[in-house]
Amino acid sequence: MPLGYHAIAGELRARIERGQYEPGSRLPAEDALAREFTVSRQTVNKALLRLRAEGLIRVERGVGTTVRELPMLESHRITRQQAQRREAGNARGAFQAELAELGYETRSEVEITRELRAPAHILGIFVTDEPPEGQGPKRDPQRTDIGHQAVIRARKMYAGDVPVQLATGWYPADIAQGTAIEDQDTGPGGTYSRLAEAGHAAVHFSERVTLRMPAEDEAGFLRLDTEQRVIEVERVARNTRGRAVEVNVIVMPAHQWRLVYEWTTEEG
Amino acid sequence: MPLGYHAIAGELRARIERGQYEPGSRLPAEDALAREFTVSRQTVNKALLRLRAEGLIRVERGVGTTVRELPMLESHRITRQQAQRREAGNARGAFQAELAELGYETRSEVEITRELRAPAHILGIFVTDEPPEGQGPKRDPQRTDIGHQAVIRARKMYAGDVPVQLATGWYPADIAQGTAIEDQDTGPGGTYSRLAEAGHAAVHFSERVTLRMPAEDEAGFLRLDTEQRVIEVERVARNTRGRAVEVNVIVMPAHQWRLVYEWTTEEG
DNA sequence: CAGTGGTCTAGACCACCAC
DNA sequence: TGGTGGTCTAGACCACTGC
Repeated sequence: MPLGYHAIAGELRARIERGQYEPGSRLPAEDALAREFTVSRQTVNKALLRLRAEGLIRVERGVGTTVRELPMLESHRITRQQAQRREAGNARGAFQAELAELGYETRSEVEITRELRAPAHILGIFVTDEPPEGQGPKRDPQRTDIGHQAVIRARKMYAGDVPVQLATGWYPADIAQGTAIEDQDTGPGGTYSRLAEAGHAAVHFSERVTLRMPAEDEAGFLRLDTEQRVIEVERVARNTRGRAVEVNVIVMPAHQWRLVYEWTTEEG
Repeated sequence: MPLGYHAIAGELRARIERGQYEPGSRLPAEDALAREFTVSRQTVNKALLRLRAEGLIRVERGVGTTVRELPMLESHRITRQQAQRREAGNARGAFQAELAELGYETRSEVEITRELRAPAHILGIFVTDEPPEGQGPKRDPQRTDIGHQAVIRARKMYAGDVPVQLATGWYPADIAQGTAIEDQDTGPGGTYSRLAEAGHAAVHFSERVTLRMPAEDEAGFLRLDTEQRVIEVERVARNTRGRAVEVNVIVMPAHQWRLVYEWTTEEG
């Protein structure tokens, strides 16, 4: 009685975890596996679909199937002010340290543009500019037409040669204009320090975490399989008057990352 | 030229979103769809696999394929003390309100046990009892063998008749014993208030968010497809001395939930 | 029992890659 | 050009549901 595709997926998963197929190495071709398990190629293919969705392997047409190299990464979502400043608006510090320990070098490319266009969804946050939840700070009385122009910081992050994350930050032009937010290097303390200097210190944050299918360009950059999902973190930072001063959309392969939130309550 | 399964999935997705196939209603049988699109049943099946993974449909063997009823839900992960107290250790307040608005009644069943057994992983948190991160509070000098016995609160949550979430909380027996934490109803303010009364107020929290395949029992209770994933939130609450006083593991269908974190920095 | 989905096969054609 | 995966088909058998 031959194995079903669930069982075959299980067996292959075990081999990978056992190190029988080493990270970065090639799996036997589907033909070969079909012969080994005495099933049709279609059945092997279906088993491999599972492993692809789990992010254990990566397939390239015409090349073959490769065992994933990078281990699971953690994204530390900082919820403390000091840390926030230090991290310069992206989880770089902790992230770099983590990967350095594993022998990977991190690198990121930033592209800055000034644009009118933005997804309606993003524009909506700036334009309505209502703080989420009843408990949040009040609406900014001097609300301006932030949606009309924004400084955009699009960041691509790599671990070694492997793309691991995309982050796109929108900043109202009337605030960010002329500050280092428009520069590649935002300077000490990063964008949040620059916002503070401009009189728009970010004090209220929200992050909305969603799982979804990647857009085409995202799938391309992150080298995602048709089976793989991304985690999207949409962060909105607001000043004391409740005005949105930053919207940051972070996209990463779902199988690659784990999010970690930490906080301490007032009397802590 | 017949459509491929990606295209067919897209077409069916469109029909569902357009309301052509209404929530709760039955999709045509695979045979029928195969005839409609002039493809083999296998191809239709593959298209449906995608929709299943996305959580748009639910299939039951021998019955048919049903369009999902519940809309996407939001889980508000509270990061404020007062809120924490009010919510009684689970995101019930906001969650119930949200569903009530949609006309769903929420319900939860709690089962309390006192056990020695726990996943090694959970035990590890109690036993080593080290605060995460360097910045966290110090290790508890009077560290006790919490792993040896724990009060366990296993909660199953429903929206109407649909199971939506599983949450399992572990509490060190030497703290929780004899308190209302061992009761179905934990009283005003919930478990966190009881912990505070016992001299173990939780002040430091961490939540680790992971995406994974469901265990068999989880898949059963949550009525999950073989294609569907769960989000696991592992929350650890610590007292001022850094001792873990609660570990709570929340499991929910990944396609059904969106997590929302919010916080305000010190000077906010 | 009839209808539904779960799964499998054997063979086939295609696109893509590396040589 | 040969090897790799992507995808499709036609037919088949099975397990499960509801009548």
